[in-house]
Amino acid sequence: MAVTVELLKRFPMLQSLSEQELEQLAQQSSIKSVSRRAVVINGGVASDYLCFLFEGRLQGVDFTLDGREVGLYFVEPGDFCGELGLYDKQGQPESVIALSKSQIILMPVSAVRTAIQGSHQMVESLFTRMATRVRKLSAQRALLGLSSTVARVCGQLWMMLEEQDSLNRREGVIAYPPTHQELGIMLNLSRETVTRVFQTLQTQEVVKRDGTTRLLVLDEKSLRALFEAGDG
Amino acid sequence: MAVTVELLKRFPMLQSLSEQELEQLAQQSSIKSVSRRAVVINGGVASDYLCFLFEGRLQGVDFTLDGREVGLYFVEPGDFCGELGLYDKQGQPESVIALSKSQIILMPVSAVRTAIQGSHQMVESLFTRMATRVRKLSAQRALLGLSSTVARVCGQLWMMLEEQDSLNRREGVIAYPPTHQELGIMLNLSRETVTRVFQTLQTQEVVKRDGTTRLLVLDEKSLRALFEAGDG
DNA sequence: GAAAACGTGTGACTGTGGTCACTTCACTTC
DNA sequence: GAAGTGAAGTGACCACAGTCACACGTTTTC
Repeated sequence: MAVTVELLKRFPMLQSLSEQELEQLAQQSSIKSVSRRAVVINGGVASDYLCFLFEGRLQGVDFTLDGREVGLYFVEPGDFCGELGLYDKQGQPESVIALSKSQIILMPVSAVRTAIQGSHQMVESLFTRMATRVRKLSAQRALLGLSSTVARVCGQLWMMLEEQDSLNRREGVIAYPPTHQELGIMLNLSRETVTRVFQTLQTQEVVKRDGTTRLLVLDEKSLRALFEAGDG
Repeated sequence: MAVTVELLKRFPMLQSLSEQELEQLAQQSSIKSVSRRAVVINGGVASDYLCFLFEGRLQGVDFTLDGREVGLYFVEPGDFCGELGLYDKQGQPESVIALSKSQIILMPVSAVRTAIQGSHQMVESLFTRMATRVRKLSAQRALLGLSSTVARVCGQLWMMLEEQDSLNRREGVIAYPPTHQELGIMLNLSRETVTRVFQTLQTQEVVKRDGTTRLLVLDEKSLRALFEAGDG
């Protein structure tokens, strides 16, 4: 199936490109439909394509040595992924899989590189994006350095809260929170320990579950305090 | 003191710039002499300058909640730092301090941004640099996810070995290894635990100390095996 | 509407790594 | 060479988080 210029215009990252440049990109790109749980980008392997999503939902995941997977971030329609190996042929450490049936655009890195040459806007966007990623990874590393288990969990919850869209952020809602198991893997804790921490937080009325899909942060201040108490 | 074009030519990152562009950069930059332990870049604070080093040695450090510092990377002459906040005004999470009396060039981000517009080479270099950083942070995160303490230590040693210059790499030498204390902070272990792991590794003749400044990896294979055994 | 699958809650037990309180060693600096 | 300093080594103790085992509740699937 052919990629149209109109379709590419939907992506904020490509907004600064001229009609002509978009046409170039469109011609070299292709659309692909992937089913649920399909691997879109293979972790650790160099890929020749950037992957733009216009329908469905993707997730960046890493695998532990014993084969379990850790959710790292989501890719929503209008966003893209796979930019890490844009200039060095090394790919990215984590894999990206489809959470539901999705429509993606595969855009050759060579074409993207050409486009970047014409648009300094794109350089800025990409650079800022990478910088954000470095900061996030850095924060995550700092989190794992905390010795207290409650601090680690609270820190993670805090980070997730900050990443919510503005409405959820204001109301203290974490949408689609990870399971205790997943949190455990991210924070280097056992599933049971996470459950126990949550029990504490719930009896202290710091957080509250709202069905499977939402986690309410009732007391943002305490959450932050517990996180910043850190050691001990 | 004035910055000359000749001086800027020493830096690989600026190699692709024309005489004229270098002249522009030189005019807007300034030289600064910093003494040992001086803070060159303040962590978490936006900085208006990139910092190019041409004499001395710098180190990126992070601080734990209880005030101890963690060494993250070194900056050697010809290299630079502080590029994370080039486009977003957010600075970088870690601080950079001088390990010895050093001479640095402060280059305003605005000037660097202008230079980048003229040189696509620089875009590539910077992007690759950031990508490497993301990969390194990712690997570090994966390491902290290991439950076995020996695996964590071996993983860290392995990463440090891979970062050595080619001569040391070949001979299995880790130059200027961090202290047990520092390793402990990086790996979320106590100083004593690191010592005990090292005792094990030394009796198994996997590693060997060579004075204070060198650590010899005698059995690279075992080191890697212990690392990859991971859990358990 | 079973049956299956998955996530959560909880108790009992255990082992590992943190803490503390030393000593020993290596390297500076008088 | 004595004194001082910072890192490394070591044993005893014990709390905390991991493991195991099982119950419970919800959601999916046929």
